[in-house]
Amino acid sequence: MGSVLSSLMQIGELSERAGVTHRTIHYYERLGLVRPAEREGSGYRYYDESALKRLEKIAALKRLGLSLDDIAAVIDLYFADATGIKGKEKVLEILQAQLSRTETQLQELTAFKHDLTANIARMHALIADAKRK
Amino acid sequence: MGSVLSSLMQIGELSERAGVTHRTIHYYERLGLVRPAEREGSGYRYYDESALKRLEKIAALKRLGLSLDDIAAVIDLYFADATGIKGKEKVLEILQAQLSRTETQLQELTAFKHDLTANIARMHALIADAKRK
DNA sequence: CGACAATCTACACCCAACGTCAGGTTTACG
DNA sequence: CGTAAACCTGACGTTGGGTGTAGATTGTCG
Repeated sequence: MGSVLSSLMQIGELSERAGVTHRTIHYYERLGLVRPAEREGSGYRYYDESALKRLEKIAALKRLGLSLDDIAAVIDLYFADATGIKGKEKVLEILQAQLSRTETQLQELTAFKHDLTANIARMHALIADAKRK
Repeated sequence: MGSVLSSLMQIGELSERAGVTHRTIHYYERLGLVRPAEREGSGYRYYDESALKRLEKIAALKRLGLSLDDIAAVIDLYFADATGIKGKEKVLEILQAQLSRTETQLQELTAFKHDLTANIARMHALIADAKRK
């Protein structure tokens, strides 16, 4: 319609490109994680490219084990002008807590990777052994 | 009572030492993640030290983002005689799939850590700036 | 032996993160 | 202008990972 909307996409396209369902997007909107760039009159949601970026970032943070609530607390750091963020000390606290969790997780994950490779080698040996009997 | 049980602990002690509730232990037992060393007559569960080790391992694997089902599939690698594990190919598949997920996760986690440190630095600068106004 | 703590089973309930379904509106197309 | 596709909201269902509670049983201690 209007030229403003011409560069925007509807929820169907967004959900497909982001690899989530439209219900998930609705759900994220209720949690304050994403919102449409435009939404007048009809009620249809129209999104710009930044919404896609947000959804991708959310997926990445989820893979790291953050809850949606945790994500809500930090996502604006990636997309808003940080100079305008209120409660900077609070945000700083959250970030630092997250950093220390992340470092622990990195160590555990590295150790786990070693375990896995060792176990894989062991399994290979056992299988070869069993077949050679 | 019997000398066999003298070195064992009940669910209360186990749960306290493992930092989980007895309800969680019951739940894990239903999923096949832990089981008591002894359980005759009375119905009381008696555990040895290896049960504690298992619970700690479970917690560690959970922190890495494995589901309880995933954990059930691999935990015996840590505590059972691997030569006796049936379906070795299947276990191998699980391990390799997990390894590739783990490697991805390691990369994402490293990137996330960089993001966090960058954002922390930015927050520090902004706060200092705001206070110096 | 009585009292009280620890444990048992079974069922119900909780939260997060969605998915499903139903009924109603809006938009695009021939 | 009719119809189909896309969208809307609201209510309810589901899965994973547990927690709460009741009522009964077992163990311990003076």
